[in-house]
Amino acid sequence: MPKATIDDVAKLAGLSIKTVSRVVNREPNVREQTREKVEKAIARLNYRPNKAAQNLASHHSHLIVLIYDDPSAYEIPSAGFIIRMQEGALRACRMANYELLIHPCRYRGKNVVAELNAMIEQVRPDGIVLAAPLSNVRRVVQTIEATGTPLVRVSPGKTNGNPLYVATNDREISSEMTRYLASLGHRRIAFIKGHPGHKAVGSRYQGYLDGLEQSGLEVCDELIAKGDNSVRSGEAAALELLKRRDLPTAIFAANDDMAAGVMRVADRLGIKVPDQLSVAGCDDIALAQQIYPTLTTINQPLSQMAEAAVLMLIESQRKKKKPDSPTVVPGTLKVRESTAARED
Amino acid sequence: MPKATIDDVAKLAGLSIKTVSRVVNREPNVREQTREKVEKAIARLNYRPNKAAQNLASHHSHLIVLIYDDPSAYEIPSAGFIIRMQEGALRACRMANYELLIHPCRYRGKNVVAELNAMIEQVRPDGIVLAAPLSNVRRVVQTIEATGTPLVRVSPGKTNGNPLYVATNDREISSEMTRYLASLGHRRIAFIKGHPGHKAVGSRYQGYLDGLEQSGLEVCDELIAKGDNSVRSGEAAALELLKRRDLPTAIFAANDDMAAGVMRVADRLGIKVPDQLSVAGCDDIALAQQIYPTLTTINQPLSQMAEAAVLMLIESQRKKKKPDSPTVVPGTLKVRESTAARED
DNA sequence: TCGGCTAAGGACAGCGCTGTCATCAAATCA
DNA sequence: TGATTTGATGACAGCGCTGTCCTTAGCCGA
Repeated sequence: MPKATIDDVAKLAGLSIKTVSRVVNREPNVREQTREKVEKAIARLNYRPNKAAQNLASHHSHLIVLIYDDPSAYEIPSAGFIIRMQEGALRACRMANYELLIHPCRYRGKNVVAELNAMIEQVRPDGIVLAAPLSNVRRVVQTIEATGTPLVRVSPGKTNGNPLYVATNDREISSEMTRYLASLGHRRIAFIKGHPGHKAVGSRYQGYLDGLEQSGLEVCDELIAKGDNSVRSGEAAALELLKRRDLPTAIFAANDDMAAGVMRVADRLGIKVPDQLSVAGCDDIALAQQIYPTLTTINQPLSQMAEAAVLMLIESQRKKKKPDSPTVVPGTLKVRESTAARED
Repeated sequence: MPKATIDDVAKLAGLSIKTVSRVVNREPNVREQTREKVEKAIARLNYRPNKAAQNLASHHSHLIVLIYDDPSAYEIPSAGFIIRMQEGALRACRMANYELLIHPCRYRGKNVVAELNAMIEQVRPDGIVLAAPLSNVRRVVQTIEATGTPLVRVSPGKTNGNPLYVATNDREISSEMTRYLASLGHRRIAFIKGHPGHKAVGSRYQGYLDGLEQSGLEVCDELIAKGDNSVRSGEAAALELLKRRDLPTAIFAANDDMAAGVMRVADRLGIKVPDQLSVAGCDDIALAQQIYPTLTTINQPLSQMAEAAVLMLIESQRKKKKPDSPTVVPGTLKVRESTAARED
């Protein structure tokens, strides 16, 4: 069964190949009756347009590339992160009949630029989604921009200007979490800051400050500890916070790993969570639902962000213009077992 | 800067486009001197072949599709599994200058067949890697085979005949684990069986039996418990095993999740791991290194299996024949903290 | 009545490569 | 020596579509 081509369809329908092409591509100026004739022929021959030919003639690929930091370079803690991004991107691609190509890359390597250039010029994708932390690497962003391929960055730190990005409301939602803790009666709410290099976790600290203010609480330096996003650093920070004379009744960590560290230390010190100490994190990694007690946290809408990014790319291509306005996908509070009203 | 085409290169090198094509595709019968001329021209123009044109003219796509069961349909426990497969597949693709397309799909849906057909006929990939459990779904396998696309199944249950597959040595390595436990002095080694539907975990049970025999130990029915691969079922099985009059001194679970369940129960019952009880799992999921004590387990070479699968596809295409011989990638013992010599 | 307009459809070039076959010089053979 | 093979290269068709431009018929208003 040799594959049917557009010529076969045209012959069977008694029309020109161009008209078949019009129907296939949903172009205007085809009579309903004609369209039906073509569709019947397509169905009878089980015709599928050849993508390579479409690509060559139309100068686009119906391919979106998702570029992200190669997790195999590290100890795969980011697996969940990537899978969720892929999910969202795939959802959008499927709807628009695009396919998704994945391209992990290590940005520390000297030849990222060459590698990305080669990939882009060979694949000629219709759009690129660049995930954090790569979305903050100027060298990478510039390389991609230079190829002229439409680009959307997901969750970059500096969200100013071009190229376009999709972000989440880290600061606002963190303030909401802080207010939520305050609403449970907590007055001494501690915060563990994340890695200073990470922009997102910086916004979370801002949100914490906002939340305190909005709740009428004062910022207290001795309730603010430093971490570097690792479980270890969460443990260290917790030890420090929990030996204060005046103990905090709630600890809000800038990410879930550090929050997990806090829970571990609390367990070791015999401090009951959430009875004696409420703990909240941020990111909603898989672990948040696996540890005991399950962790109250902020859900990062990774999947929706990636979906939005792909949609922006596809939409802008339809309209033949660059994507123009950034998108903010809000995160949501996930209240679980690790937080409770203050006991007195 | 309009992209350079093969014609530009040919003109600059003073040769025909066909010769340029030969150099680009590493075809034989080109003089060293000629090759250099072409390469110089390519470099000067920064020429990259247009994939769409190559695909159209050569009837292949330089694209491999990795099809797997959609994790977003469940609660993402399989994220690590998928990322590892992707890693391996990407490694092989990169080496051969192929790109990887990912295509999760839910095999329960009525329209899998239509969906896969559409994808395959549009993308026309040069090969497909089908991951478990989809690799066991006859309907899916047959659909793909009917398109004539080269197919390699990864880790299917029934490894008989066509289409080709890549598997691991579940049975042998499980017997090795059992012998390892015996070599630590354990005489009462319990086993927790996995979900009866899963073929792989069935082989592990066989391996356990082999291992006992090879170590000169007798199979004891009351040391064999049933599970269904979940943490919960591991807990249940552990409770059952640990209330026997004559306690086992080691428990080997058919997967890591169940082993984690065992550790949890042991902790609750005040049984020290590994001092009083050795625990071993299988799969080497991320959790295995995260829990305390870290879990002795069997590393599933997922990444290497996927890599092997892609290599088989690419290799067979080079030779213009179907891939022919199945591959077995051996798993390896990961001895960590949860196992120790028997105390008396 | 006629020129001009629009909607529907067709003719055809060409996207940028690869496959096939032809060509031709040099090497090899009888 | 001429015949034959071999290696290196080129000419050219054509992969299966889409973009551009052209044709035609029907319709409008003046």
